[in-house]
Amino acid sequence: MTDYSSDAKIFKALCDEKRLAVINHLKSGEKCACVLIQAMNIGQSALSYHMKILCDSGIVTSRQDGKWTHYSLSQAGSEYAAKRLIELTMPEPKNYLKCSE
Amino acid sequence: MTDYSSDAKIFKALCDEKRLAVINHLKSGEKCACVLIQAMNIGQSALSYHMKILCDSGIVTSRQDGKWTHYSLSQAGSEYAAKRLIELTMPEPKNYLKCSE
DNA sequence: TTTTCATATCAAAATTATTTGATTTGAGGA
DNA sequence: TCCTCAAATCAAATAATTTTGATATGAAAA
Repeated sequence: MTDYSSDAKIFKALCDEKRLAVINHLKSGEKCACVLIQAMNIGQSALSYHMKILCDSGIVTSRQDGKWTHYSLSQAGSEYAAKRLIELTMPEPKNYLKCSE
Repeated sequence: MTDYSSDAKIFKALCDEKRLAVINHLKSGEKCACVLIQAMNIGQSALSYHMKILCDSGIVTSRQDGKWTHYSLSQAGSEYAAKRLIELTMPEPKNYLKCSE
């Protein structure tokens, strides 16, 4: 029926502890991949893998600066994620035309 | 450092398309497991597995009625999920004591 | 242009999640 | 009590995700 793949992708970004730790690092501002690798004590390739998932979800954006990649939180992306979470879980209004009784 | 396991658990509930479809069914009100099995065209055991994940996240609650289990959306659970999403992704206020300049 | 460095990509291995079918549990009815 | 039924649990099979190490890409420096 309904296709939830793009919603699932958003929450997939948030369902992994390492990715939540990355997001936490980005709260204080843009960070280079090399900084995250050290701060998180993670392999270069593994970080790249997680950053791709975060970027694909829209919650994180990347900026290229020469050889460096800088990542930062996307305000718009997180707001959209929160909006979808609410929409997906909000109960439908019942009996909004309950006239009798 | 920080433990994100309980936050990850919340978003894990939302990162699977089948679980999002279950949530969508619950928007119109409480549903029995047997109804969900038919509506979703899923095995009994698989549904039980997904419902456990949804209940553990706090987004769904279950109510026992004789042999039947009824599931419904937890308003409090979804609100908590949305609150955590916002808290986790909200940038830290920068320079809140920027006196000079 | 050759070298160096940061990151992305790839393929294989390791880990984790999901499905499936069988069995168990526990509540109610006969 | 015995039987039936709904749902949970278990174990095995399958599928998806994540990690690891090697290699490729592409930008800047020498």
